[in-house]
Formats: sequence, C-alpha cells, structure tokens
Amino acid sequence: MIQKLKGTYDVYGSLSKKHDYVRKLFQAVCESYNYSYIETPFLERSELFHRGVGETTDIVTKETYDFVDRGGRNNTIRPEGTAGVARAIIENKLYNELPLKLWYYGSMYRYERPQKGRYRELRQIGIESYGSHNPIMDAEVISLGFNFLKELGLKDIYVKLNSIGGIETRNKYREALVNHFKDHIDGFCDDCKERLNKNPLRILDCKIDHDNELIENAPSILDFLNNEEKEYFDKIKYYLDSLEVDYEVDSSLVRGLDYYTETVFEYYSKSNEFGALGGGGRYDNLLKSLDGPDIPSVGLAFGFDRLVSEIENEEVNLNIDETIDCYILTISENENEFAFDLANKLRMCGFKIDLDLTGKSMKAKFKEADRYFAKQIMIIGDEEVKQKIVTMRDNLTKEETKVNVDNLVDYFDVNL
RNA sequence: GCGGAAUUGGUGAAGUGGUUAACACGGCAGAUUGUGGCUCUGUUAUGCAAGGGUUCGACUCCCUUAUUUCGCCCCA
Repeated sequence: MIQKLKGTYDVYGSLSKKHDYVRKLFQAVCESYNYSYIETPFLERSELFHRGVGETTDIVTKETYDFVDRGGRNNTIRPEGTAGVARAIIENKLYNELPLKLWYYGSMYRYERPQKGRYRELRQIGIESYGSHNPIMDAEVISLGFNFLKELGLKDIYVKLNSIGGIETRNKYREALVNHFKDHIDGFCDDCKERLNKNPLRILDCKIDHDNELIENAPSILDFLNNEEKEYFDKIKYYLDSLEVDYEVDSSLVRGLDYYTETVFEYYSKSNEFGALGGGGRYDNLLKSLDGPDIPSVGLAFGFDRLVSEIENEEVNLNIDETIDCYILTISENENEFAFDLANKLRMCGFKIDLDLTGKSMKAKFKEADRYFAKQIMIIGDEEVKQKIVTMRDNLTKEETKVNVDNLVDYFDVNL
C-alpha cells in the first residue's frame, strides 16, 4: 500500500465540511473589510523566498522544498504566502491603485519534523494590506483577525503584541543584547550559545533558560524604540483598546521571518496546545527589497490546520448545514425515470435533492434519507406517477401530504 | 536533523508463538413485496502498516522501511 507523505493528510467527510466552513467565514470577514481574493502559484523561483523571507531564516535555510526543474531553474515550493503575493503585486503593478487589500488561502510546504498542529503541507489563510503606514491600519488588521477568531467561536482568544522597531532600532537592540549576555553565556544552554550570534532575540524565549536572571533583566526592545516608533506603537494600542481587542504587550515576541519591521503580533487561545494560531506584522521594506516600489504594508496569516484543530479541541459547535431539502424515494424501479426528472427540475430551482435509483429496499432508502438529514421525503409509486401527485412526508413531524407535482415549489417554500 | 512511544476491518477496539482474529458501532440483506428509524436473524478483516528473517508454526519475537504521535530545534 502506498501511504501518504509524512506531514500531509487527506481532507474529506466531516473534516472537509469544517475546512469549508472556516474558509467561508474568513472570506466573509475579509469581504466585510473589502479585501479581495488573490491566488498565486505554489511554485516560485527560489530567489524570491531567499530575498523575501530572509537568507538566514530557518524556513529558508533548512525547511524549503527546493528543486531544479527540467529547464535547470531553481524552484521552491512556497513555504509561506506573503512573498508570492508581494511578487505578484510588483509584477502586475497592482500598486498603481492603493490601498491594496488582499486575502489568500492555500497550502504551504516546509520540510519539518511533523507534530500535532504542525505539518509539512500546511494551509495558511491570511491577508495583506498595502499602501498605508498608519497605526490605524495595523489596528484594523489585528482586529480583523481577532474578530474572525471570535466569530469562529473560539474562547479565550488574545493577541500578543510587540514592536521590534525599524532596522536601525533593531540593530542597536541586538548589540545591546549581545553585550548583556556575552560575558555570561557559559551559563546558558547550547542552543542559546548558538543564538547569541545568530538571533540573540531568541534567547529571551528559551524554554530551558527562561528563569535565568539575565533574561529577566535583559533590556527590552521597547526601550530602544525611537520617538516616532514609540508614538506609532502607542497609537496602535489606543486603537486596539477602542476596538476592544484583547491584547497584551510582550516585549520578547519576535517572529521567524526577516521581513518584519515595527509591529509584530500573534494570536493565542488560552487553551492552546501548539503555540500560536496565527501571527503577522508590518513589513514596510518587503516590496522595496524585491525591487518594487517603496510601499508599506501589514498583514497576518493563520495556521488553517491549527484553527480547525482548535475548533475540534474546544468542541466548538459550528453552524454547518448538513441537511438536504428532500430525498426522493421510489417504490419500484418503474418510477425512477419520473423521479429522476423531478429531481433535476427541483435542483434547477435551487433545492438540495438526492435520490437513490438502485433497487434498494424501502427500508434502506428511508435509512439513507436519514443519513443525509433530509427535511422532506418524497414518496413516488405507480399511483403517484399516474396522477402526477406525489406523497410528501415531513421527516420531522412524519405528516404526509399529497402534493401535485406542479405545486412542489410552493410546497417547499412553505415547508422548508 | 536527534531521542521516546505506537501502527489490528469503514469506525472504536480485544487478543495470544499454535491452527475459525473477540466484542461494539456502522454497512448490506431479510423477518416486514407502499412507509423506515424499536426488536430479532444472517452477513461484513484469505488478514493484523509494508517487506524480510527466526521458528514445525508469527498478528504475537528480531531487522529494515513507511506513517502517526510526544519531546528538542523551529514555526502557523
């Protein structure tokens, strides 16, 4: 038997209904903020991610699916969504009409060791908002995500928020951190020793050394923000307060991708089992770094698979309609043609209809109708065909009514 | 990339080196040839992730591979 590839899974049955529900809800939320949908290719030139996401990030150095195609080109299957959208914006000159508000959904691929809530094929759903360097836009993006999670029915959602400043601020801060730790790094774990040079900000949320004093009195990035950055960050908080977004400032929050500037945030559920449900931030330099115009932007992405897992963990009752309007049941195969014709007419009118034209017993067909949660059962025998009057059985009350086939639409309008 | 634990029908699962792989749900058929959802009866894995080995004999022991899961790293 050929088994699935590590870190992938099939979506079908009730899971596919949940996926569909979550995707549609996100779409509805995005549309209420006037975001439009964008789809970019799974495959891009490797260079896009190296330059966009960052040459030294873990995602690019050890997690991408890279391959040389038959034409000798270096390709990468996308590990995230933002870089591809940025490329599309530049290539199609979408920046000619700003602001630009886009949402996307799709599979991303990272060569990682899978765990719960972490897959090699991961679905992400997110938004990109281009064209404004204004704290109200940061707040809008953050609250869009927050509202979406609340509408999903997840409990105890909160946002971790931080500002990592611009490049200058971050370099200063990085230097200060290195100075703070470098003389005492021997007391830290091996990973932290590694991080000191690579990414000192990561030391701050080390799981092993988290109660080390030096971490507690480490300088905070927020003290390194210049006045402009500080004011910007304060305004975001002000707007978030007025939007009633539940957030907490966490000065140790950093993100794994290089393109972030200033605002960064992550979404958590207090019952979370696998870290953040999603995250995002501002990336004002991304477009420029990809040879595009200098246009600021802010965005977010949710781990779609994690959202669905969280819904299952919290046993959120989704409002998924699993019913069909009517199941047509024929008593013998002589009535099949009549039933089939009627089914198609009703489907054209927009009703959800199913019927089984195999020679199953009536009992089996009744069971099938229940399996589909049919609201109505239409029973057709030879008498019904002759008189063009069918028997409608309300599957809740069990009441039966004779209905002329010409009046079926009216009957459904009244009884569904 | 490193370490631990798992893998038995559509599903939840029991099981032991020995010959018919429990039990339950679901499915199908019938009791009930124009009315089901209760009840009863029958049936439903030539096979225990895949391949190889040990053995008179393996689902049960060993090896390899695959997948799942937990932790580290990292991230969504």
